[in-house]
Amino acid sequence: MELSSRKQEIITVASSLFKKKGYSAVTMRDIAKDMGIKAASLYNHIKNKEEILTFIIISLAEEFISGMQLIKESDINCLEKLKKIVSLHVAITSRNTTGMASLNNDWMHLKDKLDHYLSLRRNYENSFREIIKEGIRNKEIKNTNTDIMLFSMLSTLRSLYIWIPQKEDLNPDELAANLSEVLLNGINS
Amino acid sequence: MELSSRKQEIITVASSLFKKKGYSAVTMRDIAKDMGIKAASLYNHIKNKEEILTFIIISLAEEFISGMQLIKESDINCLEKLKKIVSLHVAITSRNTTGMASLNNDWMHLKDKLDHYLSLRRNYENSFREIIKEGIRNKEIKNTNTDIMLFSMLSTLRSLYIWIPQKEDLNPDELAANLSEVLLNGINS
DNA sequence: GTCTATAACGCGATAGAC
DNA sequence: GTCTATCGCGTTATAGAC
Repeated sequence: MELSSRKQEIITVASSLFKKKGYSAVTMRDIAKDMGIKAASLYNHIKNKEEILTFIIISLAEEFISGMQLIKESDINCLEKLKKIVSLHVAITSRNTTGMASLNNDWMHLKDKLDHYLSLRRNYENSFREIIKEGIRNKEIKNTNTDIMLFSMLSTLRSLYIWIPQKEDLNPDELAANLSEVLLNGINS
Repeated sequence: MELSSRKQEIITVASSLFKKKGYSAVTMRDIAKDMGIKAASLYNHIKNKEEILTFIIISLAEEFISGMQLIKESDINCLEKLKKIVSLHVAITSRNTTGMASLNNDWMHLKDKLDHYLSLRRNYENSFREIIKEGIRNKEIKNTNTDIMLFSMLSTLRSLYIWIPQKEDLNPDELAANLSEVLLNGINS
């Protein structure tokens, strides 16, 4: 999607504030102040506050969906697919930690696009689960509780936005590799 | 802390709404409506909205601190201590999934007690990290990245409030055992 | 302990000048 | 494209009747 630079700036500034205080606690005046303009001026670039949130969340959700599609189609075993999913989360989150905070915490404030978002999320989780199940059938993955494995991996990956900004010394590839090791093989020596 | 039953009801109703929409999006009228009274009547039982949030968060944070204290003092090896931490999270979260949502998502709206909360959280994370480090020294735990192990476990445990309500068939002990297995030993067969 | 009424303020959004 | 001014409404919280 094409965005005027001013609109992109609104998205960026708003994302940062949404991460700090949550969507509901951030006012149009807050966003404007951080941009050095008045709140009324924002409306020359966006329709309303909801549009900002919708853009942040839906564009990220679509990045995940298309990333997952490539992984599903790729000709590698299931453990490798799971590693690719880890890398996907690290890559997207590294590029946009603030947006990921809204994706995780503010999605319930979507209105028009709430159903669309929920459908994308369900789609993503189902693809993730199918990869784990296939790994179990192939004996690549332990035959224990699928949902707990999914939950554990997904929880960790969804929380990356909290941790990545604090560890800017670690490069994304190294982080993804270390994280895959812990998630797939555990910590027990 | 002693609570009148009416005050306890406010805490319970508010927790549930905070989980659904986040602290900032919930109004005193919302809380009152769910209790079948008017917003003004709430102020006979509580000082203000912030007091509700503070109570929810600080009492949970203190439960974690005292649970961790018992684990630190216990005479078991580090892997067993980590399993006890998993059980601690499952137990507290099972009893109060709604409060855990606020602990995770609404803490930044604390005012008077924000510093106290942050200090409790730092304290808890440091104890957790020390157990992992001791496990590494004892060769119970792989000598890889401590912070990633801590991050991975803590992210999963902090997300329990999202998953537990959906899986009411699973009993807490079974969930804790399965979760420990996945977190400590991974999913790789 | 709950109610009605209201104070005091902040919110999202719009109109219209420049 | 930004501004000032403002509308209409929702917010927390208080005062005082019952």
